[in-house]
Amino acid sequence: MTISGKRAKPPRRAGRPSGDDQDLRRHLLDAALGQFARTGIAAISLRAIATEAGVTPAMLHYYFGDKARLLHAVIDERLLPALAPLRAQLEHAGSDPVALTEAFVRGISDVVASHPWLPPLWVREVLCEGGALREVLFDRAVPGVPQLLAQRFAAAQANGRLNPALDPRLLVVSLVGLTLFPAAGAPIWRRAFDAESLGPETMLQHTLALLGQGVGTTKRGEPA
Amino acid sequence: MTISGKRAKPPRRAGRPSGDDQDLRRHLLDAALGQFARTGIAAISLRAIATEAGVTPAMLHYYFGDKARLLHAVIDERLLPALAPLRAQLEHAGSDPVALTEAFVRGISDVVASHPWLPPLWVREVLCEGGALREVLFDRAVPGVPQLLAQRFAAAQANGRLNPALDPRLLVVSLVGLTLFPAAGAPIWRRAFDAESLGPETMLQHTLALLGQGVGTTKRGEPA
DNA sequence: CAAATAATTAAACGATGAATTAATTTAGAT
DNA sequence: ATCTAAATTAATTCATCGTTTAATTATTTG
Repeated sequence: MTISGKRAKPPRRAGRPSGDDQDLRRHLLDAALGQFARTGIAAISLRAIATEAGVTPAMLHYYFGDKARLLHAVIDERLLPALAPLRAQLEHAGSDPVALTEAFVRGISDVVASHPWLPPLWVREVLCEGGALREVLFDRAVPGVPQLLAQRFAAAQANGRLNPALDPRLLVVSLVGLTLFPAAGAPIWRRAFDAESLGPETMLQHTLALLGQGVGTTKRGEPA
Repeated sequence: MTISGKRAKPPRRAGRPSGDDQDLRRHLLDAALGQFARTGIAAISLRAIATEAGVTPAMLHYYFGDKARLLHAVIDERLLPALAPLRAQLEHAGSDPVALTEAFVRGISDVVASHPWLPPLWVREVLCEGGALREVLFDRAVPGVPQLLAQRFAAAQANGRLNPALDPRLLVVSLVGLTLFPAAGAPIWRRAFDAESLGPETMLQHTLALLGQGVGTTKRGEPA
């Protein structure tokens, strides 16, 4: 009598729900974004996204059509809006290299703080070969930004305001490696070092100190 | 008459081959390693590995059993041997922080130069959530190494030989972000900066310069 | 209050993947 | 030469995935 009973309290029957939310589409977008970041765009199944959102896979088809268009919606309505402020902030930052690096570090820190899904998504879908967002990132999210930064660093180097032993282009790479990468790896090194307490402020201070003076004690020409 | 013909020159018929190589197992391991690094352990199909190696998927079953044991063989016979030298080198490096960071940077550079598959594999299978090699790396490949480095940095800091504004644990993270990460991202920034010419030597010099003095021009207490 | 429409589930289809089995061909031993 | 064991392919099985369709229920509208 588990199936025949009509009023056996089924978990959910078919049919239009009673006066529900209009923001289910947003809920689906969030579920998809979370799973894309945690499991990977290609690896995650529409079934899993639907299950996390508490609906059937057919709902994703109803709202978005297919997986490619679901991804497109996530890009347009979640990824690009999240990165737009960073881009604007970097574009009108000063030309002094120290101020510029600081603006970058703080900008990444801010974006990551308000969008925790960004670092893992960036690692899997931009850094990894064959990721689904590499072109999107450089063509639509932050087009020209790496080149802009490298040019400013090169100009500062020509003016004698940047460590002459650095490569202006590689400095952009180093900045990403000191900000986005530690954010993405946080679960790993938090566990490895038993360091749940290491918060964003400590990270910020550490990164700025490393960029500012390097590893050693400041004793070049220092008196005592 | 395409199927009935017995001597129709099929691309490859069944049966034991004529006096072939004994190192086919090694060839399969290499094919699997390459595909694991390029496409991902979970994402790559045994069909694709077999096709790249020029055999049928059943050969992988014959030599390794299943996908899990194929991965195990790749770990034991490729990954662990590749990382063993780095581990040894770091364990008996000096305690001076500058020398230690330099040993780390050069060690990673060496390993990456001789094993180009390592950076992408590390990103996808260690850095990414749910990667298949995270436990393996920290439990078997380099157990205790991050903690060892952090302790040495902390000791050096207590002795006044390390920039006091740094966090010894985060410095380990920063080192990885300045070495393995740029290596993994090389295809990206090579294209972004049109910089095919940027070789390992330039990267090494840049990284050591950044770690040694930071971004700014060295003008603390500098006379002229 | 009835008809149309919107939202949702259930079920099914075709494709693909991992794993296994059976058949086939050759190499080496006797 | 013959027999046995090794190496290899072809074919099969079961699970899962993306997608689509049909059925079902609620809401809106005339």
